[in-house]
Amino acid sequence: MVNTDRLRQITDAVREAGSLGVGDLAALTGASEMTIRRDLETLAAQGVLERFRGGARSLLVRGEEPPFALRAQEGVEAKRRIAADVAGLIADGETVVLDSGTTCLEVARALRGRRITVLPLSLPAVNALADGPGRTALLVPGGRPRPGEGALTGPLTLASLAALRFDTAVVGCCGLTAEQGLTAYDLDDAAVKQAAIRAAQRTVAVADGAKLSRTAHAFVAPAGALHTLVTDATAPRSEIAALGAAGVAVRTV
Amino acid sequence: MVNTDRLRQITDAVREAGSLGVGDLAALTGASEMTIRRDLETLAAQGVLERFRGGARSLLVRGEEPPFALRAQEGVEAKRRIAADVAGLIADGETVVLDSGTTCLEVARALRGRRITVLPLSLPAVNALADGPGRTALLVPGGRPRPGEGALTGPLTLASLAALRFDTAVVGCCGLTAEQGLTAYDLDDAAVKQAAIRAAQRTVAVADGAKLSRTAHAFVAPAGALHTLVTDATAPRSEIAALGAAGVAVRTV
DNA sequence: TGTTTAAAACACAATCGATGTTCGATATGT
DNA sequence: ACATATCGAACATCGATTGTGTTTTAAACA
Repeated sequence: MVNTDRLRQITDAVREAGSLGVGDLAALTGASEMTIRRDLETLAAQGVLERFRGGARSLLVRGEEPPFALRAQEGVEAKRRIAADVAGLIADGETVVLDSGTTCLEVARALRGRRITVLPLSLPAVNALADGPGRTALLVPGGRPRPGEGALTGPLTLASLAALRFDTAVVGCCGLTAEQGLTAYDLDDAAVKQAAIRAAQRTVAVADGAKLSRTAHAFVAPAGALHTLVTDATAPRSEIAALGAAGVAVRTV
Repeated sequence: MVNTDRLRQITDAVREAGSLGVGDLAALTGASEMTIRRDLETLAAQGVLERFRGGARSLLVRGEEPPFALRAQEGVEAKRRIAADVAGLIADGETVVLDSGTTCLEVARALRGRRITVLPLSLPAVNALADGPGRTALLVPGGRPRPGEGALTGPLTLASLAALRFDTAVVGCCGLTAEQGLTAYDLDDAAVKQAAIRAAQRTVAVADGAKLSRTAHAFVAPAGALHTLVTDATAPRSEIAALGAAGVAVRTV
């Protein structure tokens, strides 16, 4: 794996300045220009930025989420703890639909080898569960993987969800407040989350604390639709209280 | 990757003897017992053999195909050549459904970055196409991945295929003769292949020479249903002639 | 055509993965 | 229940792969 810190540095710097030259980035990061070019190639493949002769310009709009590969590195500790707690909420023999996103990917890793049936809604989660020991029954939904993200969306995904029922849906989110409910950045993604919640008897939301004071563009479900929320200690107390009042069982790990 | 030669050696030895002890296998391969145990764990996860205290017994029945991980290593050269030829048969802008199997996996690699739409019917092929440059439109079918193989089968897969139409189907096979047609080892797999052929206007079969004198258990389609066959120089001439007479355009690479 | 930038080829270094050894835990047989 | 054998975990080591830098060659822009 390439140096993630440097990729993040480049992403931030280019977003900040709008566009930057290869030489500037080399000076900023201390790496050689060749390495910068390879990094730009990587980031361009993720849709983070666009290359032009001499440098690159950012494609990230203010308010949009950073790319998957970078998000996956942030707050790994908290995500692992959240994932472990969620795994404890799942009983053997259950059928589970598992949302896309970095936190849910950690949940997938925590569920490896468990004697359950899982339908993961993203390719990284599928891969995390695919080559494990044979006790886990794995189902793959159809869909179009979003570049970089691997999140499966579209009519095929919705059709797969419409054909199935689950005991538990584990959904991630981009924003969650008691007032605005659960929200996502991507419209297609939001539709998939809705279908997942609809197909399951119980909905467990996962969200690190930063998500709880944020609202994204696409509405998914009111807070009352969630049975349980697993979050971490950085979550604002007022929001936890409000969600509790809305009927959500909040677990702080 | 672990030493594939040793895995093959173990697989063959255990199949030959029915069951063998860890010490015997260590002596045979020259590896330590710990390594043998790790190998047995790997092979057991692939369904090749069953472990018991002190050794392992084979689960491979005569006539069944060896596990995916081992097949993928055999005749790589020929498969690459076949795959390259198939890639040449696909025009830009086409929609393609790509079967499971090791040869089709090579086709997936040969198609990376091409400006086409692909629906791969196995997880390894999905992964081979997933992180490539963004020009390839990737669709994932639903289904249950077969352990070790990653081939997607079952109702979700058939439903995905029923909802789509393609210009070209690239199908692998376990056996192919002019008389018996295209055959597969697995019934579910055969059903998927049938659906793929039905969903496509043109069917391109890929098969190394060894397949052309073999017949597997599950019938998929008569030879006449194939428009093109890409095989290698080891294919028996008589069979090539018979397939040609059945209306198949045979390409030998 | 001259200059700058990108890409390819090669060399080096750091990291990761596979293998082996040791040791404690567990199962088997008498 | 005890003795013995086997298994799995932890650690160390070796080798291979991958990332990085440098140099050279090709391509793009003025």
